[in-house]
Amino acid sequence: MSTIRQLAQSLGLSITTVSRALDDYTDVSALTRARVRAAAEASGYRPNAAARRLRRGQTEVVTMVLPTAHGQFDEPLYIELLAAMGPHFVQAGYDLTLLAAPPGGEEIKTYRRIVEGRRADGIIVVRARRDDARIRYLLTTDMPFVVMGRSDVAGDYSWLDGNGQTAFSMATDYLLALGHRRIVHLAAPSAFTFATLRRSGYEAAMKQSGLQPRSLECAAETDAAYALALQILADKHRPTAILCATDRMAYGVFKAAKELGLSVPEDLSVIGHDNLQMSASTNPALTTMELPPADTAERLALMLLDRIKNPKAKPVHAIKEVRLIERETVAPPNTP
Amino acid sequence: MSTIRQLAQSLGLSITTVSRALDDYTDVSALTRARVRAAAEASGYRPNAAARRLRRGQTEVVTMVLPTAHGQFDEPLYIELLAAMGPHFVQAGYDLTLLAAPPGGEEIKTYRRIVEGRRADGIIVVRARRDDARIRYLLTTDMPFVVMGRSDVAGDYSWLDGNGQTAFSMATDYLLALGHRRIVHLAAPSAFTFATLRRSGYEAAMKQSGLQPRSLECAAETDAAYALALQILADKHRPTAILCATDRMAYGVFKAAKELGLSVPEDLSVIGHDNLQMSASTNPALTTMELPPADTAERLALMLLDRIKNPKAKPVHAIKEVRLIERETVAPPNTP
DNA sequence: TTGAATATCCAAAACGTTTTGGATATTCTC
DNA sequence: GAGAATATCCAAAACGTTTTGGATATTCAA
Repeated sequence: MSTIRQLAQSLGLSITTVSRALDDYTDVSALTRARVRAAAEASGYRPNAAARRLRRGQTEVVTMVLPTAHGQFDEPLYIELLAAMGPHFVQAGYDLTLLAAPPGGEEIKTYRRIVEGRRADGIIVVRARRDDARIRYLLTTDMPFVVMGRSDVAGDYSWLDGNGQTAFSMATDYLLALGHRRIVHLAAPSAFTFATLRRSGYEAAMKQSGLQPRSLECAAETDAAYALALQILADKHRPTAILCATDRMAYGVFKAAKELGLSVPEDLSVIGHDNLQMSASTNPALTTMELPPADTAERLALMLLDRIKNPKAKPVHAIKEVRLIERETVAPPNTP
Repeated sequence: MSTIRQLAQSLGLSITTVSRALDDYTDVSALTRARVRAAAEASGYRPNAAARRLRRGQTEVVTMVLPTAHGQFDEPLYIELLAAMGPHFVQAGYDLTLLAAPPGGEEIKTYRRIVEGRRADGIIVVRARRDDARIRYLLTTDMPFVVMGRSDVAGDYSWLDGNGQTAFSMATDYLLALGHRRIVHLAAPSAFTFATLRRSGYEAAMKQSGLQPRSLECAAETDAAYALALQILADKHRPTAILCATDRMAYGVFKAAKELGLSVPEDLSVIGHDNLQMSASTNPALTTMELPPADTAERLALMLLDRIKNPKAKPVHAIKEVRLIERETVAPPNTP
C-alpha cells in the first residue's frame, strides 16, 4: 500500500519528479532518476492502476469475450487463440483478459459494459456471424476492435479470417481424387459466416465434378454431430466420407461410426477443421485443416494494437490460407 | 462518452444526487430516482470504471493466472474451471479475468503486478506446488486469494482440493479386483502436491495387497507420457494396467499403445484423472476420475468472494471426494 | 405556533496518478 | 559579464467517481 506521495516524501522530492523519473522523462537528472528507481524497487511501489487509468484515459487492457454454454467455454479453439495472443499483448504492456458472457442473449450487455464503462482499450470479437449484433454495436462506438472471421455487417472494420472456401474445395478435391463419390458435408449453422464459406467451397468442388452436393446443417458441437451422423451412417447408401465444418463435429462422427461398428478410415473417411490440440491424439488421429496459430495470433494482436494506436487509420482485412494436415482418418473408399 | 456531470447537468441536478439515485440511496425521492434512471438508460450512461475503482478502492475484478507453455495454456482443466466459475462472479458483480503468465519463471512478476498495482480484488491460484512461491508471496500481502489444490507452505489460507489419495487408492483397488497385478503408476512431477498425494494413494493400495508399487515420474503432459509409455510397454514384462495422474498423460499412453500394436483395454487398461471434456470422446472413451466441476467451481467462487468480503474471517479448507467415471478403457487383464 | 423530526438535495473533499505550465539554478555564447 | 539556452525541479490542475457533512424545505408533535 505505497503511494507515489509517500515515495516522494521519503525521497524529499515532489511527486511530479518521481512520476517523471519513473517514466523516463529527459526532464530529471540521471542521479535522481537512479535514486527514485532504487527507492521504488525497494518499497515495491507500483502506480495504482485505477488512478493511472483515470488520468491517462486508457486501461491497458484488451478483452476477448467468450460465450459460455452450460458453464463451459464451448470453443477450445478460441482459448488456444487467446493463449497464443497473450505474450504479444503483455509485451506491449497490455493485460489480456477474458470475459465469460452470461448465457442467453445477454452477450451484448457484456459488450456494453466494457464499452460504456471504459473497461478495455480494445476488443477481440470471435466467432463472427453473418449478421452480427456485436459488430453492429461496436461500429456505433469509438471502441477499437478486430474480428476473427468475417461478417456481412456493412461498415469498415479490421478483420482476419481463414480462406475456408478454397480450403473446403481443396479438401473435397482431395477426397474426390482418392475415389470418393458419396461425400457428405456436415455444416455448421448458416448464421456463422465461416459455415457458409466452407459449405460453398465444398459444394462448388462437388458440382465441378458433376456430383450432387449433400450438406447437412447441425450445431457445431460434438453431441449434435454425433446424433446427426448416427442417422446418416445408418442408411445403406451411407457416405464414404464426411467433411466436417469443425473438429468437434468430427469427434461426434467418430463416436457415431464406432457405435455403428464402422471403422475409420477403412469404412469412412473423416476430415475436420481447426486442428485443436486434441486432434493429434484422437484415435485414429484426425486429418484436419488449420490456420497456422502462432502467425494468426500475432497478426490479430498487431491488428488490434494498431487500431488502438491509430484509430483514424484505415482498417485492414486479411485472408489467410488454410493448410491441410494429413493424419490418419482419410483413405480411399472401401466400396466401389 | 457521457459522464455523470453531463447527466446531472441535463437533469438540473447535482452529481451527488445522480450518483446516489443510481445507487439506491434512500436519500433521494422516488420521483427523481425514476427520472435519473430513465435519463441514464437513455443516454447509455455507465460509471467510468477507473474513476469508480479509484474512489472505492476496489476493482470488481478477480483474476486467475495461468501458466502458458509454448504459447498454449497447457491445462485445459483450469480453463474449464474458469468457465464454470464465471457466472458466479458476474452474479456478484465481478469481472473474472484470465491472465497469461509470461513464459519462464516470471510468473511471480505477474502476481506482483496484480497485487502492487491493485489490479484485482482477489486471486485464484491453481496448480498448487508443495513449495509454492506464489502462495508464499501472497501471504505477505493483504490480497485475498484461494488456492485450488494443497501446498506445504505454512500459514493459513483458504484452499479446496480433491481427495486424490483415496481416489487413487480406490482406483488401484478397482484394478486389483479385476485381477491386475502389474499396475504401473505414471506420476506427475513431485513438485506438485496432487502428484504426491495420488502417488501415495496408489502405493498404499499396492502394498496393502502385498505388491511392489512401481511409480514412474514424468511431466504431466501428453508427449512426455507418450515417450515414457513407449519404453514401459516395450518390455516383455510390461504392465497390464497403467494408472495415470492426469487425463493428458493417459492420452500419451493411448498413443504409445497404439504405436506398439497393443489394444486398449484388451492388452492394457488405462485410467486417468480430471475428466477433461475430451475424455468422453476419445476412442476408446477414457475411464477417469473427476471432481464434480459445477460444484467445485461454485464452492471455489464463494470461498474467494467470502475472503474478499471478510478478510478477517478464518480461512476455510475443503477436501472434496473424487468420483470414478467408468468408461471403456478398463478390462480384466488378458495375460494371467 | 414552535421546535423537532424528516425528506430531499448539494458543495466540496478525496481517491492516486499524469501532465501543464512555469520557476529556479546552472551553463553556455559572445 | 550579460543575456540566452539548458538542466532540473515543482505546484496545481485534472481525470470521473463516491462519500462526508451539511443545508434547506417540509411535515410532525405538542
